[in-house]
Amino acid sequence: MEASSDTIPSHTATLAGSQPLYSPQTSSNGHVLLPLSPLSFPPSPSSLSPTTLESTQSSPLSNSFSHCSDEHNAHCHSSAYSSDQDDLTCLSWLHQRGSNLLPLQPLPKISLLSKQPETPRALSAESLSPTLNKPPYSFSSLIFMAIEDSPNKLLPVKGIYEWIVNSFPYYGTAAGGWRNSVRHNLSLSKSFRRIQRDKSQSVGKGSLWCVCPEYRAALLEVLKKTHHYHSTNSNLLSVPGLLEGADYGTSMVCDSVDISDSLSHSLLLSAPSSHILTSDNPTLFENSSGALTPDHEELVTMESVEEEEDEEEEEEEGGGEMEKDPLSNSGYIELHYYQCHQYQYLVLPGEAELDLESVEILQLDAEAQEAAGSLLDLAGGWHQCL
DNA sequence: ACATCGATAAACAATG
DNA sequence: GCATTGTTTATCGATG
Repeated sequence: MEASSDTIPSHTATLAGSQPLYSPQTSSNGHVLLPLSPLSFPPSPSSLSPTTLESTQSSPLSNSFSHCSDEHNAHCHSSAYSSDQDDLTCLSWLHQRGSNLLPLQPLPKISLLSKQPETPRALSAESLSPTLNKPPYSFSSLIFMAIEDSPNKLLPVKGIYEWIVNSFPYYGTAAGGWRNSVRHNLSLSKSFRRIQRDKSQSVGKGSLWCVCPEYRAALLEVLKKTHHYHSTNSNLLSVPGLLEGADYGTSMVCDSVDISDSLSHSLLLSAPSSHILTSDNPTLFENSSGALTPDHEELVTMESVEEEEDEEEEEEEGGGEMEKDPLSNSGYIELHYYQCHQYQYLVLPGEAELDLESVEILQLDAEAQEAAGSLLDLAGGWHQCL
């Protein structure tokens, strides 16, 4: 089905920001590149509304670097920064989580979808969200999220407290013992490092804390598992067949979701932390025919992506320990997201034919995914939308 | 039964 | 002196 020139709903245009809503482009190998709305970097609670989303720009690390003086501090910071810029294993899905980080534990922040009360999914999430339940996350995960959600990837203890309280109202009313637990965790866990503040500039007491790069992947994995576990156990997502969807690596599967008449396939939804672009291959697009920027939307070849995938396949074959993708050659459509600058792109297979409605749904659901931080939520939304 | 992990409490020192 | 921060030890329950 061809993309029509239908009028674009205003709310969708708002979500898409200044980026053209629908400007699918085809890469040299036939992949469809679908620009999504700009992501907010650095993330902050104030950047969660659609209006501020447009004006939010990526900013270079500024003053925080001046706070660290020793060698490993610099390593900590640079790693965090670079990975955030080009690493889809970053927690960008947390940054715009809005009130739907977890169906069990809403956040008081405004989500993109919460602006659209007509969205069934948003209503479902709201109605199923007790406010003061204890979050299922361990203190390590909470600290990790707090630090990752900070603009410069480092926070003082007080900042961690505040993030937790702001994000999880439970802790606003809970007894103070949890603060002790946070400090205990910071001290005990190897995942976090204490950084001396620059005494000449520091305001406030204590040190700053950052995530050790070498433990970041593990923390992220734990976080995903926790998130996934509780997402799949929520009523919201109890779509028949959905919970049986395989979850391998960073991808999740929902079955039997048609996105257009010409696409009767099921969908394989690839997480934002897709294997296409990871911290291991940050130079992915540097090898392409040109840098992809939101301004001129120049296309990049996807050869490097294929090479990467080929390498992975070889690794899997060679290693023999990695699980083979059970859905390869199964007719599933794999959707990859990648991020360039402040934009997130959705890469569709070249054979994917989308009508405008499907594109809108994809864009909205990608936004929802970012806002909700849940791929299964996205899948459930598709079920409801179609 | 055992080890591990996470949560919690408490004591204590260092710091602003 | 006080509150906050950081470290350490101990205990308990859940889990594999």
